[in-house]
Amino acid sequence: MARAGITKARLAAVGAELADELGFERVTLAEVARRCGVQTPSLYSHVSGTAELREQVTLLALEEMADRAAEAVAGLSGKAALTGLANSYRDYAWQHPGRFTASAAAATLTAETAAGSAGPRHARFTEAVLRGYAVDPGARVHAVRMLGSTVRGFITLEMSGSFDHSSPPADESWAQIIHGLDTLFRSWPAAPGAELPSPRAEDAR
Amino acid sequence: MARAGITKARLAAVGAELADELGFERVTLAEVARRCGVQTPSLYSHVSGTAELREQVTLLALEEMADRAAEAVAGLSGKAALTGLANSYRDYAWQHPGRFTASAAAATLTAETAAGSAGPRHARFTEAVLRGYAVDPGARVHAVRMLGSTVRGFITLEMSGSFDHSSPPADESWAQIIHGLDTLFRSWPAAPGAELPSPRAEDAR
DNA sequence: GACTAGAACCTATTGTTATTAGGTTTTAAG
DNA sequence: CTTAAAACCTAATAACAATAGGTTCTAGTC
Repeated sequence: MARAGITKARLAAVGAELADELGFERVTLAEVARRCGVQTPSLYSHVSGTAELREQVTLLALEEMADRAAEAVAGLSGKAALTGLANSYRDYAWQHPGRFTASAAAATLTAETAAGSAGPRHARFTEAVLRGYAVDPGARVHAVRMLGSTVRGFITLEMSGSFDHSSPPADESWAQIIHGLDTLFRSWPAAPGAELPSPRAEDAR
Repeated sequence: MARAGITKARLAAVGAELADELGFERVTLAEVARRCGVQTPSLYSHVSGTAELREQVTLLALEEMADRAAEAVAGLSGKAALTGLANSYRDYAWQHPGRFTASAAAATLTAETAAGSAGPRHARFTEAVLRGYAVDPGARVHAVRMLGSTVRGFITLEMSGSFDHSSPPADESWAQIIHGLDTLFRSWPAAPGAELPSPRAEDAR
């Protein structure tokens, strides 16, 4: 019988499809093996277990998102770049919900793994967009973090259906929020700095 | 032998502890049963399965978070209220990471279940904070959504360690971001409306 | 104080996935 | 053609989820 031609990359691809179809949590060695026409234990020659399989899907998603982000901001600046970048993530999430979920699990990736290439790329694009605004370089990190937080937070909430039961469609809020970020970034930092953050409760890390 | 005195509420409590200790995904019927000194199948008298067990943990977390949010904004308005509300969520996440994760799964809850009480409560508090700003009532939803997105997004990224490998501590960004939101809400809506959202790619939902 | 209905809990069993161990076959290099 | 590594397999163990079908406790009733 001919070999299936399994590769770590191929497993990631199959896992990614699986994630979009059934949800990231159902990306399972058994199901991937089934789709590859191979027995489950055979996969252990290519990945160390379920954890690594999912990790590969996460990396795949991060790369794809970075590719799209790159296209989305190419040649643009200011609000156009901001909108392009944000939309590229949102579009990706709707087209590949499972992969988007996977990308959110980037958390658990070891520093080196994540730093492979996708991690830095995302950071670079976001920074590039912010560089278009006259944000003080020292304060840019904060703006970068806010952009990332808001975009990821919105998409997550939207996809989880949180906006489905209140009246104005999410699209409207999305436009307003991007406009809000644009406005904010035009005169960042809003707070010159001195002001201390309200510290978290004592027992927290 | 004395009965264990299992209750749906007790299962939720044990599940919540488990979530904080081992992570939400490890909230399992088997482990909960073990901690209650009971056989796994016995739990089926109280919950319909793993899904409902986790759902109960989610509801517990939502209620707890709403309680804290209520305390946090009591008697405050403007930036103080905004800060208090945002911090209450962040503090909770650090003190109960598993429950916070669970609360993010509120997505999958059916409308009625979620609407039980916690859902509307959160919405009310956020709206109350925004009411302190002179936001046009019609545009308030957008501000509410932005606040929710940014706060949840930031906390998620922070807890997943995304900010651990770039220089300024997350606390600083948190303060700046809250200040930014405060600034933004003072003159919301930034965009009077007409402007259309850049539509998502066609094949998306 | 025994009687009974229902709740609370149990054992047994099946199916699914993960993982390890230890072959066998294909492929490709020399 | 030989051979060594890679690719794949079968067998077996362990854990969790879930269903089926008891048994025992407990509360309310006569």
